[in-house]
Amino acid sequence: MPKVSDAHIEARRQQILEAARACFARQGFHQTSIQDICREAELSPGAVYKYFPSKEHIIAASCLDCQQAGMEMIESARSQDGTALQALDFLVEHGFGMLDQEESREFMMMSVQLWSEALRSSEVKDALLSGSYGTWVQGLAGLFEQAQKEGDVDPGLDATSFARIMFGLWHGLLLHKSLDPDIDVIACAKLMQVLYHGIFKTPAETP
Amino acid sequence: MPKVSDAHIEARRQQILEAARACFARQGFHQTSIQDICREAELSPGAVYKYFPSKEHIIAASCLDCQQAGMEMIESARSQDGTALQALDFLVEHGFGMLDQEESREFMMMSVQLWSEALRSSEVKDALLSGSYGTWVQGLAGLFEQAQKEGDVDPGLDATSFARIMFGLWHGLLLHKSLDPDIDVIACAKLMQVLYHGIFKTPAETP
DNA sequence: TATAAACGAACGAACATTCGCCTTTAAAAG
DNA sequence: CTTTTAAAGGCGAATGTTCGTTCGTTTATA
Repeated sequence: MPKVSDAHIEARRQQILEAARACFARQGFHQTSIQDICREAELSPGAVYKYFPSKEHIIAASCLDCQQAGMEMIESARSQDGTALQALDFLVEHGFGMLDQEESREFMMMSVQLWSEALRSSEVKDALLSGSYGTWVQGLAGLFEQAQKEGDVDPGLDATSFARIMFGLWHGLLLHKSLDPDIDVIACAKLMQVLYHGIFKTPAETP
Repeated sequence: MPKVSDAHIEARRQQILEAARACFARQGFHQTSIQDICREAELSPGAVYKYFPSKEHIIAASCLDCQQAGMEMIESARSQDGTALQALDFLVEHGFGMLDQEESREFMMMSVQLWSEALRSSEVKDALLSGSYGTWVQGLAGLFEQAQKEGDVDPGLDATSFARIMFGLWHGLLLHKSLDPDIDVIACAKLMQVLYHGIFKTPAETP
């Protein structure tokens, strides 16, 4: 059979998706033409349509990829040993630290584009809410509840609100950092830690 | 002269802008056609082009309007009497309370669309950063510095980071509330108040 | 009744997608 | 190992559609 290897096929798909992501991050989904993606990927329109049936499918695949990236981080925090506060600090340092890395810029800009697409398409929105957003809010709220059970935090406080504050703040700073790369998100993360350490009874060790 | 009154001309401009905002909030700028706006405004394309020279100008005017809305709120907090903490609480209650109002929905969705447009167009971005964003961050940081001068807050903390946390969180919750109207942003605001009240030495009176 | 507003069909550019042709691939034949 | 060959990859001009914009005509106003 003269069919090319599966690995090669997957590599081409990734090549197209990478080119698409670069264009989408810069120009948004609907300001990017198939020709733009072809130029970036150094392929012809005909070739692209061998791997994706339509532009909408390329957008959907890009959105999926973009979500996966965020999902993996919370898994790593779950498997951390130690108190809930330590796991939370780990998440904050890694999550906000990521916003400070140059190689995250494309992911961040894609995220902003994704938000406006989610307002338009209920499929993208539902995927977001039941996917990475749900995972994050549940994960963060779980950590907070764990701290409440351990007696470290006033059990009268709302764990879901805490989760949404942390996740929302992360999105807000992602937006601000995308618009203005000079912002010091690390300083913001440090101050946020001061704020939530205030409601934890067990003081965190100062590193 | 058969020219119509200036008030009527301004009313038509607003009519077109209102229709455009409704379309933009739902579908985004580049998924909205002039025909969509015409249908919503019950006007013909020819009439629309009497008031705006191009679609880009309609987008720019909509973006401008959207920014003005947020700018006015911080002015009202500046003119409040009382301590910095009271002014801050006032801002938080009004700012986050606004996210909970049904009539803010269009403004919120327009904001999300605006963000993705700002990534694309440096004019929109510069207008945002030097306009409402700068005003908000400076205003919030000013309140925090005032509290530091009044001896209510540790002067070692970074006022700009505090401002960015508050403003970023507001944007994050605006996003989450746009995507999922069931979210309880008021509970989030209350918990955030608990968090920042922790670093203020003068306790706030419980209402 | 003169003038500007409003209309909407028409125009050209841009776009997503298709299709017939050429090139490359790898399995089969020698 | 070399040659053959059929099937898939890759190409890019062509296609039909959508969209921003224009303009000659009609309608309403002062």
